[in-house]
Amino acid sequence: MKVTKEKAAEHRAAIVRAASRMFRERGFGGVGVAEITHEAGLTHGGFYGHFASKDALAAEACTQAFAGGHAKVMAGAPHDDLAAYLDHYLSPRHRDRCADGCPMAAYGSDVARQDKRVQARFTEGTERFVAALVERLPGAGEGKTGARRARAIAILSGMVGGLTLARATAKSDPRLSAEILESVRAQLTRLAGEAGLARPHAQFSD
Amino acid sequence: MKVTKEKAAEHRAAIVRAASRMFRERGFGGVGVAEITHEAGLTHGGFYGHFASKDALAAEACTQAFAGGHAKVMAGAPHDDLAAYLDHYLSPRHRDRCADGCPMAAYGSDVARQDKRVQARFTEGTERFVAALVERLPGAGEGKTGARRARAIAILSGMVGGLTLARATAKSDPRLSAEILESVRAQLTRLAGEAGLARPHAQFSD
DNA sequence: TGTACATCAGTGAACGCGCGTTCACTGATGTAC
DNA sequence: TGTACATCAGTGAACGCGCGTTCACTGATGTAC
Repeated sequence: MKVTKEKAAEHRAAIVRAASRMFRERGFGGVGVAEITHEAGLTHGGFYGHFASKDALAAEACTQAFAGGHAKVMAGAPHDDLAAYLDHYLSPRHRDRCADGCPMAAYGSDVARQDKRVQARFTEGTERFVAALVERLPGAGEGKTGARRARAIAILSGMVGGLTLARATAKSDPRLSAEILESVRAQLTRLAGEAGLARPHAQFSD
Repeated sequence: MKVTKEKAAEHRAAIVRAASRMFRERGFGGVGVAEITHEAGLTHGGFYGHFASKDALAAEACTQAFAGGHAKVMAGAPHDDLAAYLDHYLSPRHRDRCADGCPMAAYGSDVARQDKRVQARFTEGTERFVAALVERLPGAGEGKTGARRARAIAILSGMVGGLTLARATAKSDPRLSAEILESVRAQLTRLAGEAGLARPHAQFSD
């Protein structure tokens, strides 16, 4: 049965949204087209009217995961503070709720084995995330953008690696998992604040 | 055709070795039992005489990956220096040769979705790696083991996250990928040396 | 040490299932008159 | 505005393929005598 253009667009968006969550929760190979469309309230037959392939959907789902989840948190009102953002990122809650969490931690190690379009969208999201982090780092507006960017990248890597390892070890050794979250959170908070310490009053200099 | 006990044991070991490499290169879902046994010079039919399931092999392959690759590098003669080890870990060479590289970066984000035995072996390997890193950190032998361990965990997370992101972005944006390697390498080297800086002459205190 | 036989590692065909993709069909939409 | 019809979003069955696992069989091993 045919359906309104608007309805069809909503259906498409619902598929992307479901895929974005399910791929993060179970990996690209862990969910099928049928289950995704079912989750979106449709049947699998119409899928190829919306997307050329499962890979094409994966690429869009990847963009959606970056956009929906993270840019939002980065720009969110209560997370003005980078330290507060790190607290959220490296929390047991984020670790245990993979589906609407960071795509870099959710399937970072699998991206290199995916379709080129997925890699492209992932790379785009990563670059934007780095740029957003740079803006949040103390000392923004000063010179030495390169040094700040290097630190942003290191912080991002610590976040992604820490959350990934915390998830991988959570079931077998919950205490180690918690220790990873807490250790990385503490060290990165220190590293994030360092610019301010190294250049005190930087925020008043512009 | 039956085969010597020794030959059979070699075959088993060859399967584990092949699996260890191939799972790192293509992920747990990316290689089949038939291809693994073929790589080991056998056919797939005899596989279940050696292993209860593909998951059981994956668990052994995981241990093998930690043991073969990393404990070796950590204890290797030319890598006495932690900084030199970081140079190797975060190098284009390690990024591009996934098959005999770090299992944490190879399939870290996928482990939480694997069989419990895989998670257990992975967790074990991670814990050992952290312990090895702690020993390499300046200031070993002093008090404050907790603080050194926290920094070791943060360094490990940065290594794993950095290598993972460098791999994920390598095809789409080689320059970003190289920048990630270099930035993380520089920051972690600094973080690794900091103990000595924060507690100068610490190495002479015991 | 030599011989006969039970064991069992490895082979390759086959099974069953899941999954990506295709297709004939349905019936509501939206357009031409 | 109303009506007839072409369009096309969505359905559900079916196809084809790959993969984990099983199984009857082979023939070398290694043991009992």
